[in-house]
Amino acid sequence: MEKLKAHIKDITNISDEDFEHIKTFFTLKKVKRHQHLIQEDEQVKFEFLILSGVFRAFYLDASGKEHIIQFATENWWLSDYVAYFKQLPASTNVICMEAGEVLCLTLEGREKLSENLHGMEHFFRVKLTNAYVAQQKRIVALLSSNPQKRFEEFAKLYPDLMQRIPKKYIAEYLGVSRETLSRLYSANK
Amino acid sequence: MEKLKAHIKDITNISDEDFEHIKTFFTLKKVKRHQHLIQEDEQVKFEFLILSGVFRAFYLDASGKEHIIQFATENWWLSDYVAYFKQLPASTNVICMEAGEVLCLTLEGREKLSENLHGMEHFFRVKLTNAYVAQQKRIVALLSSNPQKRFEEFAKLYPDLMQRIPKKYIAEYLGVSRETLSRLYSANK
DNA sequence: CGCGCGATTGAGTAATTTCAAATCTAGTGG
DNA sequence: CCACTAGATTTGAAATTACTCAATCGCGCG
Repeated sequence: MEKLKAHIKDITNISDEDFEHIKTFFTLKKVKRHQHLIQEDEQVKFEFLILSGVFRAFYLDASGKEHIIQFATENWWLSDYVAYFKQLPASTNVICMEAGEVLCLTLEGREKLSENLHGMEHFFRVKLTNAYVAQQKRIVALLSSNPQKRFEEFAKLYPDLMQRIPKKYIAEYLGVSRETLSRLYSANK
Repeated sequence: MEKLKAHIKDITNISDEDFEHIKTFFTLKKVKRHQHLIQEDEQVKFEFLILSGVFRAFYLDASGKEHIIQFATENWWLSDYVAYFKQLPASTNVICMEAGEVLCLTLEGREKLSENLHGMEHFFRVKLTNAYVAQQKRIVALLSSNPQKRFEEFAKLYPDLMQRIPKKYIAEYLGVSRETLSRLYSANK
């Protein structure tokens, strides 16, 4: 739980006493490779703070093709946020690609924390602000860049993920076929 | 200012007294057609709550092509949020397409309001949550749908904008050329 | 150790873009 | 209020780009 404390303190000041309260809302979960954190069509009970491991959230389109919504490693938050926030059945899957541990938080817990502690409401707002900005950059990249450039940007932004994640998933994240990505990749060297 | 009050009360309870305080942070601005709210490379002093009119925020890529980041009409919030939140020079332009009025809020004002009034921090968090979810849906659409489907989705989601906005801008929002959009449009009828 | 998943490569195809030109529309100024 | 003009839309044809399908190779997981 020390990681959680540091993670929160990074953004907002909380007392040790408050943290004792905060941490009761989180539960620890160990996750193995290939294990689902979220299954399509099922209820989304939690969002997850990744302590270790690598995960992917993806959407299956009408033709059964995967599209990566987000990756997540240490200190990233992850869920099917559309379903989580709106309390709808999941339209995505979240799967573990590298075993690790996560902290689980229910929407009810999140809202209670926000209501009871102004600092936590602030924390979640700041986190959302950052996530919003990151998403906007991704939209701009999808609209304006060719696959080549999107790939280069990704490699620069997430050198770590480049190493740890099969390239076919990166292709799905960037919105190109793996063959095209492969060709870009070899042309690039 | 009554619109603002209703807009906030939609999400969080505030007293009349609080609102008297809140409204001092907002300034009214009338905007004419073709007028810039935000200019590329300049400082982004405000975010805007649209009271009336239609606006577009767009990004110019390396080849000078426009890509629409978002549209905004009544009751939408709008800014160059990447620049606004991070206090960087604007990388986008925001232009009025239909004359109207907006309320302006500085980042400092936003943060002060959030700090002083837990209810306002809550308000901004909820707004961001909704915006985040909407953006995620757009990313999924960009990744998984062909232009035809993206166009249909847009038409269903924003029938109002379909009427009020030149189609070339809708093309730029969807990430297709206007010619392609035009062909989809005529094939569709 | 072997099997399966991931990566690569090739060839043909489908889709969208680009360029160009004609037509239509709506905003502007007189 | 009308006429004019710049902007918006449509259409055609060629060119580009990425996709699909298929086959092979290689490596790491179980």
